[in-house]
Amino acid sequence: MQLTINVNGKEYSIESGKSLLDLIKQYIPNAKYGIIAAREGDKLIELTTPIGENKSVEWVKTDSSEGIAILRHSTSHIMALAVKRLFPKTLVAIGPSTDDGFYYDFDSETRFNEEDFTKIEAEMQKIIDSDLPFVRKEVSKAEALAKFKDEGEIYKAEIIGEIDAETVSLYTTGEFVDLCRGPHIPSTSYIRAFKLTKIAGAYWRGDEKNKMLQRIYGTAFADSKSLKAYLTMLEEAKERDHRKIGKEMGLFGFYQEGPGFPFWKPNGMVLYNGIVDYWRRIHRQNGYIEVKTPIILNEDLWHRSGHWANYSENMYFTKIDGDSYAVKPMNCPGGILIYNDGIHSYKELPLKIAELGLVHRHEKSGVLHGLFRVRQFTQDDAHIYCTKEQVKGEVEKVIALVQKIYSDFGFDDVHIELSTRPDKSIGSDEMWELAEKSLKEALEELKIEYKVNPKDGAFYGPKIDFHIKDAIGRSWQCGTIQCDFAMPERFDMSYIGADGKKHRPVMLHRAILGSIERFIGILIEHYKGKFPFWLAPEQLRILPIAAAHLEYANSVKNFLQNFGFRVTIDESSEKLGAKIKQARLDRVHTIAIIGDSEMNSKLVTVRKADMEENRTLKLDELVDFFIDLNNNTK
RNA sequence: GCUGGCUUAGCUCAAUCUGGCAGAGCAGCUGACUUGUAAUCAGCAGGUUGCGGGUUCAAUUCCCAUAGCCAGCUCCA
Repeated sequence: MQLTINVNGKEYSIESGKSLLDLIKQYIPNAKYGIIAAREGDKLIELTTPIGENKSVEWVKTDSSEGIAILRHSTSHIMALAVKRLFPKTLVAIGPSTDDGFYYDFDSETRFNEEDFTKIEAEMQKIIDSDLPFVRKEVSKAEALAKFKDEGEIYKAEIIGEIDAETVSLYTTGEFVDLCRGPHIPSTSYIRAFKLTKIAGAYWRGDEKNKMLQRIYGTAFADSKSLKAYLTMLEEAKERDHRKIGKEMGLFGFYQEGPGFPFWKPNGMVLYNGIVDYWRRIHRQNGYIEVKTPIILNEDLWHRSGHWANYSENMYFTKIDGDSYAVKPMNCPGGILIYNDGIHSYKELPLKIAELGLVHRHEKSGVLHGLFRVRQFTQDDAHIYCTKEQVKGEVEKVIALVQKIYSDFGFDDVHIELSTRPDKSIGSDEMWELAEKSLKEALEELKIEYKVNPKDGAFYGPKIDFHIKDAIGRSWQCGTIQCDFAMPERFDMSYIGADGKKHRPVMLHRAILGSIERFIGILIEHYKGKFPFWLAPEQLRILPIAAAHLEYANSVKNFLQNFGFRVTIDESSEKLGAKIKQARLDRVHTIAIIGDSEMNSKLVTVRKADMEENRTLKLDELVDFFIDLNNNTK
């Protein structure tokens, strides 16, 4: 019998029982390796699946995110086969694809190290070259369980025990049989480019009470060019590491005396203050007022807020006059005390109160990571107190502000995620429903695409998260809006409505940069330390050619400093070439060269430190040039 | 917190495996050079080898403990 298969709107006729792979071979033979699976509605179909009816499908290609995930997942099976060939006593746990590759967890008496990678990669290449098929087989749960138990594969057996289905699918590649949902590539030769990247310990099921397994990471791409580009990106990321650049530029430091507590050096302080100045200005422009609340507050407050019950493992405590106090991990309870100090009218709402709040959170020692994960940081926090009816509109305004601010910092690619009620939470079901609905509606009203993260909300409310993409394509979570009906209830907050009666306000928590410290880390990596003019710690360095030019250089410096520009002079007795090199290493924004000709004609020759082009300007023109630079970036 | 690795001059790294006087480059200081677009030359100084124990005639090196850092797990702004 002939079947009609509609692929991407084009019709093909093939015999019943043949597969999509046969179809490709017959009609589009030069597509080999580019097409990796097909999608029918939400369902992914393997190319080798026999077809028994007319269908309408779309190709899944290796350059799509679904396609690359299949490719990587299959590569993880190939790695597991290679590892089992080389180290036969090894047990396998799980081996999924990840955002940038794949891994497989192994339980082995052999301690693997990176020197083993060459061996494993060679074995994998052998497997790929021998073009072994991936063969899917459905078996009963009991049969699969018996098989893996016989082989002592305790991890696989444990997973099967928890699967809620009559049958499970097994995939055979060579002599390796794995429990797996699929889909997979038709055969191993589809893998064109792969590499093992690192090895690390990982707990079975991510639980530190369980045995630690050995996780081998790798990655695979549709072709070697993409793999190479990825590896180059990793190198580039290393070059941009904010910990390295921070040290080189004298921005910040961490010392043994305070693990996780950043110290800001003078150049870093310029960045920090530049951001804060900008932040204050734009918040004023958007109708926010500002407060500051204490860092240490009485234990009682934290019981009322729910932090004691839900967050105490991350909090620092202290005693004052025999009473127990906690160091704030969040700013909201303090802000609420200010709100509750007095009566509020509905006419004041929405009330937008911002706070650059210094918070302390006791993060586990192993998670600290430069400025990205610290124990003390400043949230660019704000709390918006409003009526239920105002929530949606206020959320929309925050979203607009978030986008404006990111774009001012040079981030134009933003994506949004919505996180819903976690298992550990406070507040009633109705509150949660209403809160989640308000956030959803705001996003839908603005026609913004978003992804849902189930159970990932804060303990007091659901949240919208904002992620920005940096110069080398990495994504960072920064901003957040959290919709909170619970705190107002707990703290018995109220406003007087038009009806003269007390009503409960809704509280929106929001941060845009997230943490100033972390945001600076992201900026460093985004700009690779070459900050735009308004943020650059050293905006201009004057390089006098000889000692005779120092006096004129100083007068130029003073002139520019009066306008508020950050100017230094290289007074060393080096040659010009050496001074230029040093200025570039220090990532100075612009350099000015002053020699006889400039001194005699009262001019300055400037150039951006990383460019070749020179401009010779009058001092007034230089000031205008700098003012332009400032305006262009903000 | 867990697993593994690392910690040597201000910085980047040798010497550690196989125990035997701890060594470079850059930065610093001094002097000379007065310089026109990515490193001028010479000299000087710089160290209880993260901290604490142990083994040894002898420990930067081996062992134990501890702190910090790095990678990953988990968590997260």
